[in-house]
Amino acid sequence: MLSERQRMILSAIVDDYIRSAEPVGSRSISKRSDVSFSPATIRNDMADLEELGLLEQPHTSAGRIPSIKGYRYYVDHLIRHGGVKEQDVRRLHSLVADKMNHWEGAVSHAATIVSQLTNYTSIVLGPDSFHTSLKHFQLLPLTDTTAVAIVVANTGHVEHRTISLPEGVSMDDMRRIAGLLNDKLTGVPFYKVKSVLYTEVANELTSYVDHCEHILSLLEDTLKEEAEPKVFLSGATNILTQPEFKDVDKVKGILDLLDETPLLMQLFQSLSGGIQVRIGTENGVEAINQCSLVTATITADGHLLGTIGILGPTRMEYGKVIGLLDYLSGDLTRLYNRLYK
Amino acid sequence: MLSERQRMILSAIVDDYIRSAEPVGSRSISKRSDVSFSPATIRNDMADLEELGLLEQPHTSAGRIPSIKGYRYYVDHLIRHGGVKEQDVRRLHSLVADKMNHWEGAVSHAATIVSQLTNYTSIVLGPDSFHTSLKHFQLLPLTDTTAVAIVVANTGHVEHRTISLPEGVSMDDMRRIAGLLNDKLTGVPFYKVKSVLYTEVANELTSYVDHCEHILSLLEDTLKEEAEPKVFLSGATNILTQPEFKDVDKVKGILDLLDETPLLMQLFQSLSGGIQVRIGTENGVEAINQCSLVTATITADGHLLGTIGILGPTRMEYGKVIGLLDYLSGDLTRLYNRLYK
DNA sequence: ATTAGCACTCATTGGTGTTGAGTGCTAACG
DNA sequence: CGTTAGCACTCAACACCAATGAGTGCTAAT
Repeated sequence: MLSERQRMILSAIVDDYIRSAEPVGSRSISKRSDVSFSPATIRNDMADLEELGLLEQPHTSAGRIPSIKGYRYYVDHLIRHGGVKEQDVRRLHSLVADKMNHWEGAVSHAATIVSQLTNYTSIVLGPDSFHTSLKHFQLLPLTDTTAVAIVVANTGHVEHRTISLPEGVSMDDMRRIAGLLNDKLTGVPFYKVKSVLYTEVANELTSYVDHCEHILSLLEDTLKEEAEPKVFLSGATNILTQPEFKDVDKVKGILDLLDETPLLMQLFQSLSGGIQVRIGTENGVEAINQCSLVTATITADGHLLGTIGILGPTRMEYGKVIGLLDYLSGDLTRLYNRLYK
Repeated sequence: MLSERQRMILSAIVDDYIRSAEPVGSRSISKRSDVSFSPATIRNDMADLEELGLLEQPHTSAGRIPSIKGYRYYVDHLIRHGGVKEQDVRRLHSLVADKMNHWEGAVSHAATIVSQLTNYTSIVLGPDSFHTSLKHFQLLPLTDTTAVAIVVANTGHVEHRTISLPEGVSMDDMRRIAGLLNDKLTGVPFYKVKSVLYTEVANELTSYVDHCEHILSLLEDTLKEEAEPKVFLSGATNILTQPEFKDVDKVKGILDLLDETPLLMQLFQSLSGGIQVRIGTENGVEAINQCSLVTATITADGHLLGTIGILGPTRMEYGKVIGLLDYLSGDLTRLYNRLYK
């Protein structure tokens, strides 16, 4: 229902504002080489676009800036899917292929690169407990009274914990415990582990080891840790270079959010697959009302391996970011699918 | 060589400035209940202290603030070792005792608490490669072509990596590789592992496995990772609440430093044991010329288990911070020594 | 339907005077 | 002689004001 010219004007305003961070006036648009209308004409359309809620005016005698709704229209209908730069592609690909054997290394390194390429903050979430199951369990004696419990997930992720043993647990006991756990728990998704532990495992365990409640609670602890997805952050301070965040108080809320893993996880929940863009208040989180979050998921063999997100100001280079994430998530998905087959 | 009164005045200025973040004038000191001199007298001493380089004046008509040298004198000679609050002690102790079986959990959690109690940033460094040796090595098959390599250090720290295997490596081969590595590498400090790997291990390995260069380089990679100490951060944004860091540009450098693990490690190098205080430029790092760093080391059984640091403005509550770190490092040291014996 | 012209708005900038906290110096005091 | 009252001086911070100019909305002409 927008005229061709209105769409063009909206697009121009968003592009200009993304570049300059300053309200865009009718004159500056009229001067663009691909525009052949006078400032007055443009002003009329701008007034219409404002009435439709796509633009806003900081004050009467300033230019226009896009509203949340304006960005949304831009992302949904106007965006030019800017191709990713050749050199960036090469850098990302070689990196990812290089570190394939170390999921966390690959992913955290990729996050670093992406945040450098975009100058925004990148956030990566590891696999969650609904899609991860236990692959192997092991107890390794460390000293006379301590041992390391090691848990391997089907994603190749490993979690460990040093536990101090109660008196009178022999090497043999440990081997038996580990054997029992492997029997009962292999293939069990992590979110079910706790219940299985206390029903099927508990009974058998009591029959040949003393102090088994203590051991059970230690095991539960160790396994619980694994169930929580890991979060990697990179470029958290990039937000400080954005002119609209010159004010320390605005930035504080954002950086605090980034420090709080649980809040971040909540933010990433309810994401469907593919590339998602959430603009400003669409995030539903007070602290980042002035930020946009673009996310992509990585799946292999039906498992959700992780989620990559990029957080920047609403005035974000959507085309570039979406292009990059699209490429990166595709690349990772391809590589890991090949690995798992 | 400072008179009693001068010491008292210096102490009062530092205390006041730490509380208020504003230059301290002669009048406000004179009004303190424990002071019975006129502003004029105090001004004379202040001029002397400035000549000695212990105080500075932001501009002619402002009060005085402590110089680096002034803080140094304060920390070395004037500080009242403020006892740690009862409730803080209890909180820290229960936490540490609770999480003992998980070094990283305990330490990162302790860092969080300390940063909350002090409102500064806490930085924790894990054990370094000079004091850590290999305890156990294991290869765990994951799929047909992948396996998880697990490295356990004598500190109980575990590192892992998913590796993709070359064609034609059987389960049996893997068991033999793991056995060989355990034979040759157990007890070897990490900084020596690489050389042992290429001298003693390489020869034997070639005799019964093909493609061994590939496997060797994967192993080296995995072991290298373990050799690098882990860094935990908490409360990085606390610096933003300090009035002297209202300016985004000043803060950027500091937060960037905190994002760079290698730089942080460098900062922590050349620390002797016990509690150390480094004030402003004493750190020798441009970005934190306006910050102070208080550090404490944790050793168990001769090994350096880790270092805890607190980073705040030079205008830091030295008494409180030193007290807390003293208590915490002592507590951790005691607990882990008991664990290792 | 488009555009030129014009009056109007208002954030930003720079200059100016005032205020007040704090100093250094001198002279008086016990 | 150490201490203190008194006083002139300095200078950041603040408020006030006028000038500037980018940008608008509206109207009338094209």
